[in-house]
Amino acid sequence: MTDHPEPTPAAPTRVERRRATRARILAGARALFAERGFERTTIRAVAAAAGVDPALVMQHFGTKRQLFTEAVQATAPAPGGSDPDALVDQLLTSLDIKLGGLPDGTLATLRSMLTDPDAAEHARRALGEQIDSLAGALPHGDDAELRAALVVTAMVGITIGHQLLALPALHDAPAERIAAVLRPAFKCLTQEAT
Amino acid sequence: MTDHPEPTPAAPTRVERRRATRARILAGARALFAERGFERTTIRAVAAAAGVDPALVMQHFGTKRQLFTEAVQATAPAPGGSDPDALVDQLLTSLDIKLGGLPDGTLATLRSMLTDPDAAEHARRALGEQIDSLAGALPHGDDAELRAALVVTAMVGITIGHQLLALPALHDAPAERIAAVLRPAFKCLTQEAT
DNA sequence: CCACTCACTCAACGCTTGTTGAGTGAGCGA
DNA sequence: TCGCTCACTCAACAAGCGTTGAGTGAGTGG
Repeated sequence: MTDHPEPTPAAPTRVERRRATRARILAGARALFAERGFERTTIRAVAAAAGVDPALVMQHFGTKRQLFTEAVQATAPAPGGSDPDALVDQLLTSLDIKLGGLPDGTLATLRSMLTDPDAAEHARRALGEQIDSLAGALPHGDDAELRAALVVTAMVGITIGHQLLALPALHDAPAERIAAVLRPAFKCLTQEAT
Repeated sequence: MTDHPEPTPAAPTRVERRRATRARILAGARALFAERGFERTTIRAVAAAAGVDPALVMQHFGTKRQLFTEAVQATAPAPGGSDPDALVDQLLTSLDIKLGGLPDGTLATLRSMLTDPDAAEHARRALGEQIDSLAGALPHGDDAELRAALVVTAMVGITIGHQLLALPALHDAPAERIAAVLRPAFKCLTQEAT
């Protein structure tokens, strides 16, 4: 009875193993970058998290910067749609996501954007997209972009306070209650002034 | 004609010189911490900014951490008062300050709070005070503290977007316009729900 | 005027970091 | 089965960091 070459689990080819290792490194890097930021995360720690030699990380990504860049490249889709009211609810839902399990890549960008120039640029681009997309769906007016920017940055601040700083006043409140309190204020912001 | 001992400018005593040097170091440290954050700021850079040997910085402050701690210890006074409407205006005025020349100490805390545990603790404490103070002045209700926290963190996010990330949409807008757009939304947040 | 204080510098330490080049052994193709 | 590929490890490097202990010389106090 000879074993069939590919019936069940056993034989990961060499390329597959390489891909799996690379993915494991990337996942560990994302988690560590999200938790400690760019500077405090060492290549050695990433390698240890993946059960691998530090040199292998370099062989895969060339540079710590490149590793970071690839780790955070998974931008959330910008909110679309045309109805302002639905848009507010959409924003609050995405806030719900933000207050819960924000993906590690986004968390890493958020954490490093104030101290790392590259992360700052990445954040600028991502937030800019969100702002433009929201501004396009707002009632037209000169200050649509300003209003959109204020909504988005306000949400960034709330997320930071809740998720990264863990302010008691925010952390103890259930997400739906936060959304309920925020809804009228956001509606107010998304309507043009008289 | 013998010189009088203390008539005019000429004679800084040894203690005065020491104090002046210490102040110069502290000022340089504040500026660098505000610009680069805790990690990216080196003792050597602080010493160079003060025109001094790195060892002297250690002699004055003992530790990089201690230097940082003393550099950021100048908390802004929390807003007080009892009238909610006046309070909103007060907040917007302080936002005005925030959008303009935020003091280096505050900027340093803001920049490092996401990557440095000590800075995070400092920020938690300072923001907590602001939140409590604002909550006390809000119309009483179960969620006064939540509302206050949302207002304060939203302002933090706006400040970050404007000052540290320099988002074009925010940076190009005059401060008074931002305040005008924000006012109704903040009023909405500071009133209790029906 | 002299001896001492002390603000300040010099040179070096130990450590951690990102990064590199030489090796090694399991697995693939022929 | 042989020989080569290549995923991976080992050991080390150079640079930069915070930090330290021994000096040094201007300036103070008696």
